[in-house]
Amino acid sequence: MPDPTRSDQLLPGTLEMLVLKTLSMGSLHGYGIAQNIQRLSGEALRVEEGSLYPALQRMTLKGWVRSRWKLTPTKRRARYYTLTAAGRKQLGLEASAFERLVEAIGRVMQTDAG
Amino acid sequence: MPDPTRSDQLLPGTLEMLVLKTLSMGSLHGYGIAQNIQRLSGEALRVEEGSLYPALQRMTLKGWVRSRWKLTPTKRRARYYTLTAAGRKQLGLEASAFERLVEAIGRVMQTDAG
DNA sequence: ACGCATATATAGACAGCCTATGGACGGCGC
DNA sequence: GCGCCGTCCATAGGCTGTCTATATATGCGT
Repeated sequence: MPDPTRSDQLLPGTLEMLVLKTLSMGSLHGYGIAQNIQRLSGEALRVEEGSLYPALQRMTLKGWVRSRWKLTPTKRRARYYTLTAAGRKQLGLEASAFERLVEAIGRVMQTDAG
Repeated sequence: MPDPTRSDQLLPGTLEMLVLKTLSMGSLHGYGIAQNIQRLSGEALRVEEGSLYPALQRMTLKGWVRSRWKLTPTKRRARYYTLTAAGRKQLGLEASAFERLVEAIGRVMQTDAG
C-alpha cells in the first residue's frame, strides 16, 4: 500500500546539488531555478517551492550562494541568487560524491541474480 | 560548514530497493543483508542497523517480504527474510523509477555551463 | 574468563522534502 | 475598472527515512 499522498518526486539529498549546478550557469531567481531544473531534466524533475526556498536559505547560511533583489526582464522584483567560490567548490564535491554513490548502487543492482 | 555529525552514507530512498535486490538473490537474515550490500557495492555503501531493521519492518507490513526464525549455518538463531511476489514486483518498479531519476539528474548535471 | 564477531531490536534526534497556504504584482481580456 | 492567470517569494506543519546510541544475547577462539 504505497502512500498516495507522497510523490517522492526528487531523490532526497540531490536538491542542493541541482540548484548549485543551475546557478553555475548564471545567476537566477528562485522561480527560474525551479523552471530551469524542470526543463533541463526533460520535465522529469519538479522542484516544489516548499523545498526550494528553505534549501536556498540553508545554502545562503552555508555561504554557497548570496542573493540580492533585482528586477526581472519583465520588470518584476525577484531575489537573484549567485554562486560563491565556496558554492562552486561544493558543487564539485557533491557531484563526485553523488556519482560515486550511484556507481555503488549500480554495482549492487546489476549483480546477477543467478 | 557541513554538519560533521551527519554522514549521509546512503542515498535516502534507496535502502528498500537495495534490500529487495539483495533478497531477490535468495533468503537472508538482516545482518547478512547488510554485509551483502556492503560487499556488492565494493565497500562503498554501509547499511546501519538502525536503518535496516526499521526498513525490514516497513517492508514486512507492506507485504514485500516475510520472515521466519531459522538457524544460520553456524547454528545461531536469525530471522530470515524472503521476497514475496509483491516484493519482486516492487523491486522492478523501484529499479526503473530510480534509473529514470538518475538519468534525469544526469541530464541536468551534464548540461554545459557555457 | 574474556573479547570479538554475529545477530536482533528499539528509542530518540534530526534533516529534508512534501502539501498547503498566504501574499504581492504585472499583463491581458473584457 | 475588474477578474484572472502566470510570475515570484515565503512560511508553517507534517511526515519519512536515516542516523547515533544503546541494549540484549550467543558462539567461538584463546
